[in-house]
Amino acid sequence: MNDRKKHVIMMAHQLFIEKGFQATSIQDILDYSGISKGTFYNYFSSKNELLIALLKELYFEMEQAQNKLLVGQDASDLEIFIKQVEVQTELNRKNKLISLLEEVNFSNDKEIIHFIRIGQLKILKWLHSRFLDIFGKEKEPYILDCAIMFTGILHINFKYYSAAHEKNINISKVVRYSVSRIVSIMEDVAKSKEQLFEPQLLGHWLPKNHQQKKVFQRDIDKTITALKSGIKDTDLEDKYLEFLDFIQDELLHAKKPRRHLVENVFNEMKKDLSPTNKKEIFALEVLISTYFQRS
Amino acid sequence: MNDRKKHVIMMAHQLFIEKGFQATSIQDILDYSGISKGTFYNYFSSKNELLIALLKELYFEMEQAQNKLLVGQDASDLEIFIKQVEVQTELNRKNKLISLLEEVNFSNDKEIIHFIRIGQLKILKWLHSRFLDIFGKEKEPYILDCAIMFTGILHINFKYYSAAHEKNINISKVVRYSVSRIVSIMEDVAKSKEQLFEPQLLGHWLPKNHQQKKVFQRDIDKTITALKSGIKDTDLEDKYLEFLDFIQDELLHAKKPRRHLVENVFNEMKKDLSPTNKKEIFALEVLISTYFQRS
DNA sequence: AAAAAAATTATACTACTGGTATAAAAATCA
DNA sequence: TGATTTTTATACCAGTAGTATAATTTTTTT
Repeated sequence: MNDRKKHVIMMAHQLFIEKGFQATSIQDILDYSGISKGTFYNYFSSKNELLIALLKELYFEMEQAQNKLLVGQDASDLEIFIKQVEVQTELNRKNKLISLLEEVNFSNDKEIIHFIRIGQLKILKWLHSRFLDIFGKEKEPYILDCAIMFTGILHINFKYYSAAHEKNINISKVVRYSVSRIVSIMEDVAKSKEQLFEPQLLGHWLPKNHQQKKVFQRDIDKTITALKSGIKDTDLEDKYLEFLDFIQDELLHAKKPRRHLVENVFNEMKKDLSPTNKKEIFALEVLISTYFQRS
Repeated sequence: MNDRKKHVIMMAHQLFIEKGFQATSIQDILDYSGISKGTFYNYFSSKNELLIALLKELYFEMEQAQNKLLVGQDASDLEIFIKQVEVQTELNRKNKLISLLEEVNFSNDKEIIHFIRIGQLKILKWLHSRFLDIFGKEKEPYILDCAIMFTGILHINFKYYSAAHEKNINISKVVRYSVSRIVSIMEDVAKSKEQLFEPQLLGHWLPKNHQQKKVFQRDIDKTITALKSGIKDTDLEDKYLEFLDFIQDELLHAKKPRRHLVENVFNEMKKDLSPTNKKEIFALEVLISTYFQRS
């Protein structure tokens, strides 16, 4: 993305934090970021689209920071989860993301509302998978309930805690307290077997492509990484690394992946690697074919 | 209030429910309720003031319905509490009050924001007193925490439950589930002695006059009722009933209670009643004097 | 360095908003 | 009936989001 465009988004974000979204006029953004109206409408077709660009960046930043903490760690460790939530909460606070989302949810713009909805569901889905890590498969019927209630408890605690302590906010305290509560609630509902939401609701809410894309991304990543590390032949290493990178990039990042090119490259590679990495090659083949079948 | 004015508020409420507050222009309200702009601004100085008038009515309706359920009942009965919350939730749903409040909280209108804040704190205060009834004095250090979390849990459960079940919303199920959770949380925090909010925060948040007014209202009511029923002298009954009603009305409903008038009437009465209702007369005297000291 | 292309600016414009002002008409009251 | 209040219709103001366009500046290509 253009540097100037990014700068405009940053300046607008600053204004949204200070005055709120509604109260910030486009003229304010123009003055504050020193661009003309024409340029603004060259970058964004509306104030709402600027907002979406901002939200995408904030979400991305959040996911990044959050996932960084988990790599190579024990997923069932509650402390890791607490750290992740702390990071999330701190970023929310810094970016005033929650009040921005709440405000903007009433903008009557379908795209924005959908975007926020998907964002919240993704958080729910993340919590669901993390709770599954932490509490184990046997608690599954109650995990969606607890994920939902956790967002509510954390949100309300943070809201009133902020109101009570103005600037000296001990995020860790609020997060730990809220996590303690949900741990206890999980025990409680598992024992009394009370259930409010059917577990399959989450899958029903989240459009398939969102889920599928994520799963696909992880699968292709795993398979290609395995294949890369399996190449012993140093003579051909450069060639096949290039091939694998090409396939990965084409499938994950290209707007219209070139089917025949990908399949051709794959078949070239299959000839040589098939005997040594049978399992992974097969997995990759399945991934590629199902990918093109879908689209 | 004028019937026509009430009608305008109703029509506006209808529009707010359908389109939201921001999205409803004053012109919409004029067209929908069939009045002219001049009349509108004769009734309300702005759209925001119309909103405040609406919110006042809705809050009043809610308090009424809620308190009706408690009279003559056992305050520690959890079932009564559940009924009260159900009524509250049903009215919220019917009036779309929650989303209206959330939307309007970003209106940058100080008065509205303050009004909503006070409203929420009053709900919290109500929950606090009800939890005190139900869970007992010994749980007091944790009652504010639980009141806060209860609002969060109920809110989030209702939100996702509505999303999942569209129109077939079983309010009772959501309320009962949420109440079960808070009962368990209360046990949990009382046992682990974890506390997030200091109990005195609520008193600190709610401006004194709000609390004091309520307390004062109840005290004066109690004292005067006791005095009324204590009058045995049928000859003087009419006279003293008139006196007591006057004092009560003057202190509770007059904009500027006439101090000397009230004190004079009270002293007239004191002469005759002092021996028979010593205690109550004294209590009333204290109430009157502290009342005028304050203002 | 020159030419072409793209980005940016300033400005004027439309249609709408909330809110003000006012004179005429209608309803209410004494 | 006559006076007073309420209501209406209308024109008006300043501010909003967004469009259109011609002129200018910057970047890219040759």
